[in-house]
Amino acid sequence: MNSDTYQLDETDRRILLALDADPRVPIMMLAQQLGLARGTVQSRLERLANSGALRPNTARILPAAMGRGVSAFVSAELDQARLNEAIAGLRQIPEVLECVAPAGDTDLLIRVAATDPDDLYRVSEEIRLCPGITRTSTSMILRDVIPFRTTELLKKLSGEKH
Amino acid sequence: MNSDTYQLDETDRRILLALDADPRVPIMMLAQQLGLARGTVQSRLERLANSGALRPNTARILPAAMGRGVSAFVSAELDQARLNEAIAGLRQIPEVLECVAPAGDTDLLIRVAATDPDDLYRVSEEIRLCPGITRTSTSMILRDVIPFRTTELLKKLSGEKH
DNA sequence: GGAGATACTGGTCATTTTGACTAAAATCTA
DNA sequence: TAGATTTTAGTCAAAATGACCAGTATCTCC
Repeated sequence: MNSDTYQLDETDRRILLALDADPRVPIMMLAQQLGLARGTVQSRLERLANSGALRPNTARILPAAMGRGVSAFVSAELDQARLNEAIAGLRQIPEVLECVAPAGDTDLLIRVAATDPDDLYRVSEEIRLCPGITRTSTSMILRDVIPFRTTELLKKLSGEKH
Repeated sequence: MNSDTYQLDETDRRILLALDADPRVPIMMLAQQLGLARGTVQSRLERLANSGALRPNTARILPAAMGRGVSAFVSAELDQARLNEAIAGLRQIPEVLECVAPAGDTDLLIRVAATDPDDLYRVSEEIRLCPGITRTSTSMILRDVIPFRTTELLKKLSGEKH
């Protein structure tokens, strides 16, 4: 784990949780709602923004809202010596939303979004053509059962000893 | 695809992209930066917030910032008749960040976060114990190669015919 | 146990932003 | 082309912002 990652503390978490309910509350409201001084919340927010603990804002956009209602996982095997080339290639494909390296026989697991199955085919072809990628296997996502969230985890942390 | 999803238009996308560079710009700055009237940006933002096109704010938090530096995919097979029970169970596990139903032999693919490998084991046990889940297989994520993003897709759309 | 660093409070200030409204112009669409 | 929807550009009073400050509380490490 990246232990140099900024660790949220209880106050950060409370702010974030409150912000979730209403992302545009003025800092003053937020402060009195949380029982903190305005300056505190203000500096916390500033710190949070620079902490690297948050993804960019656009990561909140649901692909479906961009007409990309079809998503899939593409697992790729690759010539390990060319890993960096492959990553660089993937990075340039806009439809590649995310990519992780799991333990096991799949070298890379790639999350993609497409307009329709045809488009999905095109995208997976594009992935297959990335340098170093030897084979891929695509598995369409039929249903988004639990959309990405951290709320529950955040709440759990707030319940623990601080 | 959920075709009742609100579809972002070019203006929405430009706003979102600009907001990415600086999430707290005042609306006025944003407006003049984009060459739009303030009222336009204001109403767009309001609409966006209610459109359901965005995940909650807390979805931006990186698990590592919550001390959950270890993530994994857990694939689960289940008694299909008890799908809803299983989902309800999963929903209650804070460490379950996301869950999708892919085509193929895996019934559910679950994204989890944990503090360390031991904790990961505990979480996967908890998943295994969900009603309806018959077997699971956990694969740890070794590296976050491309963290979730939509920026590139957003930019691509803006380059197309509007 | 204490010194120093760091964070929080509660206060002020001038400047900007906000939200809520207009009416008119521009754009879209059936 | 007529009607509906958006956008513009403007006003207003009320409120929020960012930048201060000194005093206090809390942490941390020797």
